[in-house]
Amino acid sequence: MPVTIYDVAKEAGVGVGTVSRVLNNNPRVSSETRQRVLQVIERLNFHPSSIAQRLSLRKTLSIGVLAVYFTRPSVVERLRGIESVIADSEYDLMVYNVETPSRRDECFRSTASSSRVDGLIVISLAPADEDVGRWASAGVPVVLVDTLHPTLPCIIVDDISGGYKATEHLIKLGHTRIGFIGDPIHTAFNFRSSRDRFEGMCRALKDHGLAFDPAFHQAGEHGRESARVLTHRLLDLDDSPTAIFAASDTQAFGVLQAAKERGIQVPQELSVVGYDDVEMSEYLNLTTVHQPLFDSGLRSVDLLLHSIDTSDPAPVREQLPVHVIERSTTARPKN
Amino acid sequence: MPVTIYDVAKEAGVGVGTVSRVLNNNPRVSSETRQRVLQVIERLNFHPSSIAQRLSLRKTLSIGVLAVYFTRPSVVERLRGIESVIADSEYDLMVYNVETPSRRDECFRSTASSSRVDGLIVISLAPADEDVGRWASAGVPVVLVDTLHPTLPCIIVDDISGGYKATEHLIKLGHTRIGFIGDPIHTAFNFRSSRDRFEGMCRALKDHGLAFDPAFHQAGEHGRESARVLTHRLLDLDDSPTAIFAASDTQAFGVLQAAKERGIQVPQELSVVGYDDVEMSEYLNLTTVHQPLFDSGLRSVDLLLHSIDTSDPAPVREQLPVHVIERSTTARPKN
DNA sequence: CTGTTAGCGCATTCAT
DNA sequence: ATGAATGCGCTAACAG
Repeated sequence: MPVTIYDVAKEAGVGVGTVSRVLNNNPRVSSETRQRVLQVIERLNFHPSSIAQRLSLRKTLSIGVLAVYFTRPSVVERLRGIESVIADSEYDLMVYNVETPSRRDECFRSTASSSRVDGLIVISLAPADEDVGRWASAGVPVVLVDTLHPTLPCIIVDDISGGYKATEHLIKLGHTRIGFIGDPIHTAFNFRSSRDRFEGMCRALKDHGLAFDPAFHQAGEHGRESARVLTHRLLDLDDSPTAIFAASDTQAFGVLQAAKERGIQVPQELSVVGYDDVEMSEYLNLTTVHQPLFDSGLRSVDLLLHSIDTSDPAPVREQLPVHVIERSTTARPKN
Repeated sequence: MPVTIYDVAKEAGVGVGTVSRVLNNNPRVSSETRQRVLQVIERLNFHPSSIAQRLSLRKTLSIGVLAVYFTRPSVVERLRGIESVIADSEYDLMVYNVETPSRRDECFRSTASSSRVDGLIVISLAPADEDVGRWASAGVPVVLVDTLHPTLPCIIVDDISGGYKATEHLIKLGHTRIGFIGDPIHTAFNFRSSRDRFEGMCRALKDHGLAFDPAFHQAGEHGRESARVLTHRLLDLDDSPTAIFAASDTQAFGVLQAAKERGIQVPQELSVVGYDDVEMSEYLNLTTVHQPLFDSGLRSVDLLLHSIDTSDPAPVREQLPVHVIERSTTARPKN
């Protein structure tokens, strides 16, 4: 049986209240008895029960993170940002990975049952009003990352702007036939980033008086392999694009792969730009749109902690900047 | 204020014991009252306090994972294996990322204070006897992944064998001058995998009557960039190696980069083999040593759960298989 | 300054 | 089958 605060109290000849006070650095203890209690604690190798503290404090002292596909490089980087600030706090980090809609719903629900987490960060998952209502009535502060809700604090990047910038980069190089490779319009999790990036692309095209050939829009399951296949489809077209904008770096890698398979030189014969600027992109010299992944995690915790401490809803909408990083996969089109 | 079991009891006109019983599917409740209680629970939108349950049960219902550099692709893959089985259990997953020795020690200690986790998985970190003793006296089951301790259950791969196989693959292709790029001999966390892989390499060399030129051993901070620099050093040698074995895929990528910078053809002029078989390796056609990362996480939880349920130490040492995957970065040397 | 006591919300005897 | 009482280990309010 673990040693409790009572054991310490008895051994030190004081009341449990006093022991609790020294535990919590309450100044209302004479330094004399404090020393004595501390000694006993040391000698008995006492550690307060975290669970008991939580029950008494009515706090779980842990914050949850709900992520989709937490092995995706971009998500990992966000997690790292989150972990880095939680590590310095009094909170524990509970991670929930979701890869199916049912698992998502289960997580949404379980985190709303009170006493599971003091706060929640949701990455890339769009909660329904119903979910938001549950969290609200359970009094669980939530901050969203890479997704939006009218009543919740959100950390986002302007994907439309990102898509716009990527496309504009291509246009300024002289490209007019630009293909797009992204996620399906309707995904199980209703991701909107790919759609928004495409939207940004369309706007850029329009602003520069360029038409968009619907055949240049290829969407399929997120992933390198799928992107590779889609790229071939694009390249099979009669008047195939001279540049391709991929909705993510991972997909851009698939584009690169397809080009290589066909012996198409990048960037001489085909320009490619990705999105995310994951670590591998630097290695592969991929021109891409950088978004502050790590910082997004960082900021989300800041907001959450603030929200927990002040119980202030703070329906902030923080938009982080994006910019294209020009590397070696984009160039002027031939001719 | 959250609704408690008392509220439900009063509302349903029963005792709290009965409510608790229906909550836990205890059969000793008439289906009649069970229905009534269930209705009230529904109506009041009652959710039992997880914290209170834990205190009463004397279980934290959460298991902790301690990982070094949890953003490294190999670690992420292990985490995914771990998460996949925990998600189906009653436990929550608490993640602790360590990037400094002091943080490691802090985590080792805090997880040993009872009532933080019901069990712990430690990845790639070698605990000292002192740490192990702390966990033992706190009654916290621990299983190690990718690291060893005499008294703890461990999931490992035979890195020596992996290094041996990688080298043998090269030797059989006809290489005799084989370079090695790995981590420093002494790292902050005393990693041994790189050392063991090198050890395996040496044995293979020896078994095949090949001598090893000490200048062919280059070690430096783990990472692509460092590996790139070290490779140049190797290639600057008078009688430079015709093949390089890197202690990890990440480092192998650095090797590839250096070769490219020098205009050296891989595999025609230089063969390269990595270790881990992370996702990117397939993309880059890297010949490498595959180790079951995901499974290692899976198995560790199995062992831990077993250990928790039976309080059986089970000092198992499970060794997972490795094998080289031959892709396109290795070939016969050109004379 | 310090001891005592009453919760925190649930599980679990022990009677009935 | 079910209600009442007790304990889990700690914090905080209240006396003194």
